Amino acid sequence: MDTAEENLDQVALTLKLLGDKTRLTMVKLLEDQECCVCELVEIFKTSQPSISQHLRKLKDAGLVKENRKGQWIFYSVNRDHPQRDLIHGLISLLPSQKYQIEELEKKGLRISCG
Amino acid sequence: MDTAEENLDQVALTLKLLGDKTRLTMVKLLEDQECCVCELVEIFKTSQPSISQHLRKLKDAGLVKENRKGQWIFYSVNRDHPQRDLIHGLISLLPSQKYQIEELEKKGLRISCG
DNA sequence: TTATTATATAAGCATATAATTATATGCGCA
DNA sequence: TGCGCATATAATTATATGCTTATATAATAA
Repeated sequence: MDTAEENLDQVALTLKLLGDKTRLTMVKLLEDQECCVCELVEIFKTSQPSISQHLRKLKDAGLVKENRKGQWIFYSVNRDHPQRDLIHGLISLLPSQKYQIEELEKKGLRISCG
Repeated sequence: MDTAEENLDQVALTLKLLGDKTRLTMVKLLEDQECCVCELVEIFKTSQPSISQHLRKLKDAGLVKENRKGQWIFYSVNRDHPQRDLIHGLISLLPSQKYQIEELEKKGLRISCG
């Protein structure tokens, strides 16, 4: 397979991953700040396994990275992804999700560890 | 649903549609020139119904438009799509597919009508 | 050590998607 | 009108996806 075709394949895979509302919102959110799984469970109002499975797909594709802090695992966007320009361009067009974090803080559910 | 959430939904839908190698390549190709269904069948080396079904999805989402010329129906990118900036930004990163048209011309399979 | 909390993984189910096969529609021409 | 080509649609099948439930792993605290 030549480089051009490979490129098309890889872009299609990335778009397929981001063509899911939960994952798209997740990536937008994690672009601004890292979050742990339990925060995402609260934000997306869905089950913990469901969140873990979405994160796994994003991580396998290199879109996000994880960072364990004690019992928590924090996820954030991987800014070294080969398609960084594409991804950043995309999510920059999306409405900010920072209010989600503010909501968490209001409820006292924000996890922060040095 | 507020505008922001709607926006996320709509972007996710568009990305899901473009998260398929055939449709992504198709849109890139149709950005540069209009093609009829039988040309796409030849280019993608797949069945005519399969191509028609992909085109239907793209048309339903407003990503492409059709233009009947006699017995042929030519498709091209709809530059009036509400997410035109997003879509154009995406496909501008993809390798040109013009060689596909050149191949068609070499084989004498290019349909051209006034 | 055991218990608790956070997260991951596995298995099962329901739904969605893409491709194929068969058939229908629409247009042009004799 | 009837035939042939281009395209669309319908029905079927195979596969992929996302969610749930149940269980496993990892870290911390008692």
